Formats: sequence, structure tokens, C-alpha cells
Amino acid sequence: MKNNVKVQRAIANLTQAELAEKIGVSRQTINAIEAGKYVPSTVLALKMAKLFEKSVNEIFELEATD
Amino acid sequence: MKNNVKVQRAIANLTQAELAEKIGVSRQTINAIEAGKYVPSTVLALKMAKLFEKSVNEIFELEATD
DNA sequence: TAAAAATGTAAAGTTTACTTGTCTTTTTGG
DNA sequence: CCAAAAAGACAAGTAAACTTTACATTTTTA
Repeated sequence: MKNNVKVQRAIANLTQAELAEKIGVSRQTINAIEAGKYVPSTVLALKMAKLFEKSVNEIFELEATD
Repeated sequence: MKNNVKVQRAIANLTQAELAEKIGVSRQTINAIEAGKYVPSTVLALKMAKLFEKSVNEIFELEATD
């Protein structure tokens, strides 16, 4: 699965730490998600989508390997 | 977080076992998700959304407690 | 151009998703 | 009515998400 959190975060003009704080996770979690190191829970995806005013599907996308 | 997987599954006329098989998880995982026992990963949410031809946001919704 | 802010990375520990197996209960169709 | 299919539930184990701490590197800003 890939995501464009880094882009959405840039549009929203937030640092990783600020985004983390707003959705209640650690800064390292945001860093790892942006780096594709792991797949977030659906609650996290929904929270990001809400914050960025986008749908989950606009931020997260399945890949052939999923 | 709440979800309407049970309804979507009924619309698609699939058993828990059939849905599980189609998205590559165990039957118990589907049962637990429908029962709200745990929050699926975003990959699972995307796979269900794709199968049901719905957006993730139409199937999964944040609650006040999230 | 130095200091500060932001990002990257990594290890160890906790929590939770998910599996496998088994049994019981409910629903469905003949 | 009854058997078979489906759903519900539970326990024990594994895998992965997420935290905390700590430090190194890169980028930004004064």
C-alpha cells in the first residue's frame, strides 16, 4: 500500500510532530507511515483523512502486492 | 470506530468465510471486525471497499471515542 | 554560518491485529 | 422437523503496529 501523507501534510503546512500530536500518535509513527514502513490502522487513516479534508481513498491506495 | 461490513456483505450476498477468502484473512477476523472487536488495518479496509465498490469512508466511520 | 528545527533511524518494550483450532448457537432449506 | 450451513465465541500463539528513548543527519532560519 502506498500513501501521500507527506504531500497532504505539506499542503496543510504541518510538521511530522504537529500532525502526530493532532491525531494522537508519536512523531516516529508518522515518519514510519510516510516512509512506508508500516500500514496504519483504519482509525488512523480516518483521522488523517478528516484532518486533511480528503477521503481515505484519496490518501491511501492499494498496490499490486497487497 | 464503527463499520457496516455486515450490511455490505449482505448486499454482496457473501458469507463471512467467502468474504474472508476473497480478501485474504481468516473467517474469525471478519467475524471480529463485524463485531467491533478490533480495528482492521488500512489495507484490509481498502480491500473491502474495493470489493464492495464503496469508499472506505462509506464503510468505516470514526466515533467520538476515537 | 551557527543555532534551531525538522527529519531519519534504530532498539527494546507494549499493545493489538490476526491465525488456527475447536466448540456452541443460530439460521436456512428441503 | 431436521440436517447442514453459517455465525458466534473463546483461547493460545504469532505478527505487526505503535511507544519511548536516544542520537545522528539534514534542512531551515536568524
